Amino acid sequence: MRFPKLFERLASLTPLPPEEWAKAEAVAKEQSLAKRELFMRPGDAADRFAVVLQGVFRGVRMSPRGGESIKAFRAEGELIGAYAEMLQQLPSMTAIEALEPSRVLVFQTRDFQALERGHVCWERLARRVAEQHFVLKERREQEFLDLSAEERLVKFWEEHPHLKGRIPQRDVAAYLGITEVALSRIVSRRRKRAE
Amino acid sequence: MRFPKLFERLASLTPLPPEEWAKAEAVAKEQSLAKRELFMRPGDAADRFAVVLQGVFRGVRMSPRGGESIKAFRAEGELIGAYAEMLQQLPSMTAIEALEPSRVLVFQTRDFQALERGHVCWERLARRVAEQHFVLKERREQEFLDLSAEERLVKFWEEHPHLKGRIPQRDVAAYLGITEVALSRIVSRRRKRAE
DNA sequence: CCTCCGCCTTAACCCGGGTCAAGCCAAGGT
DNA sequence: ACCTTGGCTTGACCCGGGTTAAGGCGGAGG
Repeated sequence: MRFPKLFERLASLTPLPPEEWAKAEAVAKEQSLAKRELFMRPGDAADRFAVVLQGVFRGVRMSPRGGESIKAFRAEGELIGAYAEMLQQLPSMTAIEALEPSRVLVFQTRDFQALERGHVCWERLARRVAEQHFVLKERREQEFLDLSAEERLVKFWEEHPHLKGRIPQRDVAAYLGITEVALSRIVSRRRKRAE
Repeated sequence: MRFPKLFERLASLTPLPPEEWAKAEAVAKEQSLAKRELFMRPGDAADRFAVVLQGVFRGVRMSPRGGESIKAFRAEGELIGAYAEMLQQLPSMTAIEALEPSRVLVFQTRDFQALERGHVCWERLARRVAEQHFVLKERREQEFLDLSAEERLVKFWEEHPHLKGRIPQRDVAAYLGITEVALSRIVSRRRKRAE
């Protein structure tokens, strides 16, 4: 078993026989990415995904109007991939970029589907993953609906302390749905208020 | 088979043996709700969900600060329930209210889990449902990130033409994340611009 | 018929965030 | 040591949406 920690993590979501995990490891490939290198770019087929072994990524949605907004940051142990596009069988509209030198474990969707046919545990795992993603998105939706930008900022750092110092401020702004200028003002406002 | 249309709809997501569907119908109960009646209220256990047979519902999240925001509208053929809370085994933080006299088909989560143990098709169906919900939430997230309130309004009516005339304007506003005053202004602005 | 109520609109005022532009600072490259 | 470069800050100005408050209007009930 090459990735025991990852196995632990997944097995905590749903029972996962070690021999099934061995099959998964057999089809997965490690990939290293330099800082700023893209794991996926807009227009790519959404036919693979990966687990972050080391590093941090940002998922950037390119809007038709040229605006960039950040869908999520992903660090060690988390999944990267154009999940929504994969489910809809659309080409990726998302760029996934390494913010640090990173290593990931890549799976082809096709290979994963083969695993699913072999054992129900993969079906269950996929379900858990979908459910978790849903819960996260719903939480974020709610934050947009009833929190101010400043409150969203506070919550962001409460929920992602491990990202401190690893992501540029402008990306935090794009994640919160404001500009870096506005974020800078909020931060200085808070500095002042705290004397 | 009491609900052939519903069966069709679900079977289009994943193969669903009619005999399994029969078991589901056996545990489901019909319920009628008057206008303004609540299918679920905040604090209730999130241990049941339903399919709308007739009518429209709104899912309202009560924020601690007394604000109400609308998570979704649900009409015929769609699911209602505190899905996120169910997944997290939390009590509902959502009120689900009938906006018209309505009929729904209610399932106890417990009963559905029993079905899952009996046949994998339910596991698959649950996965598809989770995935669909995820895709919808992600779409909405993206709208908050790079659309103005006016653009969100236009998109809302494009995507929900069947709700025209069935939901009060103030609820549309709460769904878009603005006040009814702001919505009224946007509408009149658009009226003027169109001469 | 009139009144009340629910729902929507309009107006005045304020404030947060967008936009544009200038400037600061630290890290790297030459 | 110098000049880029990237990332952050600050200021001035504008605009959209929040807030509050005052009507308008149509439907239900007395």
